[in-house]
Amino acid sequence: MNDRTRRKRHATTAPAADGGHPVRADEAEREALRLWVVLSRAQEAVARHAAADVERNGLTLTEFAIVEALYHKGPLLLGDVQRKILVSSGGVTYLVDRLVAKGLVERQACPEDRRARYAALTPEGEALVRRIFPGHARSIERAMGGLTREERVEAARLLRTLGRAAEALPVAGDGE
Amino acid sequence: MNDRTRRKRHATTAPAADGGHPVRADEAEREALRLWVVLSRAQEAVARHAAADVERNGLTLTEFAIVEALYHKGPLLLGDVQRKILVSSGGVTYLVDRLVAKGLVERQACPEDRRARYAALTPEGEALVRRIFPGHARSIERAMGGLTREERVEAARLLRTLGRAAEALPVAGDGE
DNA sequence: CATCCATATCTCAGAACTGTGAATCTCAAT
DNA sequence: ATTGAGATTCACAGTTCTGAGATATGGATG
Repeated sequence: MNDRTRRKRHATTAPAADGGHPVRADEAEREALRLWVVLSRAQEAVARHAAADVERNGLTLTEFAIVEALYHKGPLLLGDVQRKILVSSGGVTYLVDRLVAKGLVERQACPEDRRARYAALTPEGEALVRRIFPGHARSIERAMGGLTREERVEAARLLRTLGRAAEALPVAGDGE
Repeated sequence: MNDRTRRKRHATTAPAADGGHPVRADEAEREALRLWVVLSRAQEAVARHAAADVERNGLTLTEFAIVEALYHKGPLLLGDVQRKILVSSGGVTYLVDRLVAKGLVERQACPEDRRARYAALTPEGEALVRRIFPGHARSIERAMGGLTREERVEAARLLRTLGRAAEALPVAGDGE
């Protein structure tokens, strides 16, 4: 098929030696838009499964992200939680408040820096994660059933590259 | 600040002995979870760029999805809009109300089915889309800059497969 | 031909989730 | 001591979803 793509287009005297017609910018943009659409739809579709699974246990996906992080990493400063799950600082307060109200998480003072607070799982919280995590992992795997193992690895590699580049790229018109 | 997490390179040494030890179920689940994480992060990262671009023109990403659909497909029944951009029926009402208030969209009666209503672009709405769409496409392409054209095509293929399978898969415990 | 019922579509009110920006408190360095 | 920087919290606003209710259609029935 078309193995003939070119990453760079020389502006000089069209070579045309490659035979194929040069890739129009329009075409490259169309590919990018296409990827954007399927990326969003795939994320949304998988999220539906993940959310349904987690919500059966009375947790939001975001809440689960927090307790899972605490389960695997131990107590975390609220600022670290924020960076880990990518919500605003106000969001962390709200989320941790809810988890505290459910008895799954407690705030602990940080001895070395009294400005900061730890979020830590209570025994009930740890028991909950231990109980529902296996089913959660199976749900996700089920949702990924359309891809073979090799395809999943390849997709993860591409998406990691894509995500890192997009995160590093400054948002256009951000600083003004 | 810098999220330079310790990345365990660990050389993976993908054993040439593929037939050596059977893949543990644990391992497959871990791959699926990993894909889920990078999928979400990539989507979020690209969405930030897309949203920044669109919001400079006074539109939400969801609002833009509607006017873009109307631009490329012509007038659409509200129900079709709902299925197209995957929001609730209440959400469509709210969104179209906002677009009407901005003078970009108008509701039209449907002659063959008087239950339904069309959403259609006003001349102002069409002019707006024509004006900002090229920049939007460029923004998306910029956000995809981490991948080569071949990689984008491959990623789109994998994600389309993944998304379709996940959409078709009934949500576990969905009542039935 | 008129009527009733199942169905589909749309709208509205209330609630849930998340982000933004000001205010508070603590640490560190001058 | 004082000032500047960082972490957290609170109040407010914006977006989206859920579920009830209203309106219109199509077909079956009498």
